[in-house]
Amino acid sequence: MPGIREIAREVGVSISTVSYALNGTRPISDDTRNQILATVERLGYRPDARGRSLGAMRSRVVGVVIPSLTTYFMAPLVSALDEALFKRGYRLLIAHAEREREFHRLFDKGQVDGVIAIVSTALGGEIGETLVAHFKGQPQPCVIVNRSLSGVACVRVNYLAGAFQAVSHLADLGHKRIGFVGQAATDPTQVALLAGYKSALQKLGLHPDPRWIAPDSHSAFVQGAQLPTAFFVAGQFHTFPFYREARNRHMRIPEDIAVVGFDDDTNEADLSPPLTTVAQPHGEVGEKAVDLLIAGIEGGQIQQQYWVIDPHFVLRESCGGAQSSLG
Amino acid sequence: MPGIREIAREVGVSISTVSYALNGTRPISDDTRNQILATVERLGYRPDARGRSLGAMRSRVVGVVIPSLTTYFMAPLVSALDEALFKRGYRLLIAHAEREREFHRLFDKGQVDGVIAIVSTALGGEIGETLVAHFKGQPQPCVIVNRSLSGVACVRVNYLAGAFQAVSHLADLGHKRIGFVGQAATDPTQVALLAGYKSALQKLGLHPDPRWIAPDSHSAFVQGAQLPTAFFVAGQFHTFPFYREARNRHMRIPEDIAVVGFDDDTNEADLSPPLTTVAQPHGEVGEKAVDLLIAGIEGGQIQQQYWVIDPHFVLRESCGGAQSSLG
DNA sequence: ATCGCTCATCGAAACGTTTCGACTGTTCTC
DNA sequence: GAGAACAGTCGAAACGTTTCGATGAGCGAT
Repeated sequence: MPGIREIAREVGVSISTVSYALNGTRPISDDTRNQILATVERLGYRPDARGRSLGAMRSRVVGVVIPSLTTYFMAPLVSALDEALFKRGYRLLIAHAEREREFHRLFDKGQVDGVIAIVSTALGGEIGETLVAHFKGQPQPCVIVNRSLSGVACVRVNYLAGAFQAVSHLADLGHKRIGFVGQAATDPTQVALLAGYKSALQKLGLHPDPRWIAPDSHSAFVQGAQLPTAFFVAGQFHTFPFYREARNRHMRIPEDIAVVGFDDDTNEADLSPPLTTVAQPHGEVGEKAVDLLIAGIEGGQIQQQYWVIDPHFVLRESCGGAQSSLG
Repeated sequence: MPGIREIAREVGVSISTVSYALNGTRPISDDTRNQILATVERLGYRPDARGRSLGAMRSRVVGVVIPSLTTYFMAPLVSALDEALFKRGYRLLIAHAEREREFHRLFDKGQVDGVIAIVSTALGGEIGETLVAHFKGQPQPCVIVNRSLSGVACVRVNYLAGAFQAVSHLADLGHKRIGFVGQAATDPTQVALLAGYKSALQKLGLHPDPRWIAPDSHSAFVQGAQLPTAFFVAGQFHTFPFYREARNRHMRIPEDIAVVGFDDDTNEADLSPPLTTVAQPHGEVGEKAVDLLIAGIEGGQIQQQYWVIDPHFVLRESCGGAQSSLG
């Protein structure tokens, strides 16, 4: 395994020149650079991560704390973070938030340059508090996703605005009876979505019948009230069952009933008809979190900002109105 | 942030003594060690991962390649690996197998001491081949889980034996008509389970009616044949629907129909009655994979072993017979 | 010709640890 | 009581990079 020394010797320059050429840290003549690059290629040199970390006093690794690997929206969000980090030359290290010792490991000096913590709604409050305590005591920059904590930079999704937009869209299409499907009792995200739903209806002067708010697709249709003509299906796993339920009851989408979904992580575009939906802005969240963190890492300043990202409203065919106005 | 030098100066010993005391690498007098430990505690010293990696020429980090974060059995398996690695003083770094560049990053010199790749049945063959190519060309020890590849150490689960045991258990209880529920068409795991099912029936001299083999719970009950009296529900997400389907048809478990499930990752013990099941041996797989890998790392030898772990047969109440023989 | 400037490069000192070889005493063995 | 074995410690040299300050060459302006 060749080191930077072998490259330098082979080309006939000093090791610092090789380092500068490889990192672009100082100007190097085209000729020398090309020779170095060619030799690197020829000998298959790869810089050693250990030496590099120690020399530069940074590892270019960012730790991402997630509550568990299977929480439903982790995969796309972590991928977005990964993408954003990669673009900036950083690697990503995942740690479970489940066990406290993972924190300590992650925060071990020199292990990572910074930490992004994704707080899922599945997390209990105490873990949140543990997080805060750890975050505040550590020297590394930290960014927290999906939960606001005083003193820590934070990025979260404006679920309320997403629900508001969904309901407003349905109202714009002329719907007066708009239902909500989602488990608002347990899940903070659903709580926010329900708040947005209510707030939109209130602003529109529509008084919602409480029976229009259903915890699942089945009870959405058997509620003992006049059925809504449109639904905001906020539960992220409820759109497929909702379609099935509607089909079983011979109600056509969008002719008989309009639907806006939520999340868009679970192949909702493949539904028939394709689902108009409030999509998670994973890309923006990832970009913003990484921006904040890297500003903290490279600027040395732990910033204390608070960003709220609006979801995307993705217009497809499950509400009908848009198509007729387009076609 | 104090370094090892500060500790040494404070206690009045050399830095090598501090290092030996902290790592137990050489004998140190109790008195000196206690003083060092106390000072470490008092100053809040934490060894720097960068310096440590470079000094020892190993990072004590093991890379784990997984196909995606959401594949259903990744979480418990990765946790098992994490547990096994932690017991041996290693950290765990997760990399998506989705993008090729993740491999390169993971294999960058000095990044990790070794790699464990979990090949899910969800992975296509070509990624498997990419894996092989990468694994063989790299200096780090590698272990692959759930797929056999020549030239690479491998640990996998004996699904066939698990299905065999499940079916044999049902036959032991007197069942002659035993059905299979699972999507054997697409998933290699299901293929192995179906093979075990067939092999067990053959050995028992029971000729299975092809209509007893159903892709889902619904069709298991509407097959135009004499219904089985027992089912091996091999699809890991099919046990809950199967219970519901049975309830809808007023068939009692285990009185009218005996059930053995598969996987045990999805709260199957909470079913009523609790499900007798063929459980994934995540703990053993993790331990064995880590054993092999660390032997490779610390012995310097890349071994080429092949281990097959039998699943656990967990006897609960969904087959009835066991209880009566026990009680 | 000399001064100051920039560009390209070099040598050496970090960075924080581990670890090797050597050096003390002390204790055991015959 | 001489020699060997051993526990406990030290000093210094790694490990592979980055980066700082210095150096020298080329060059236009004076």
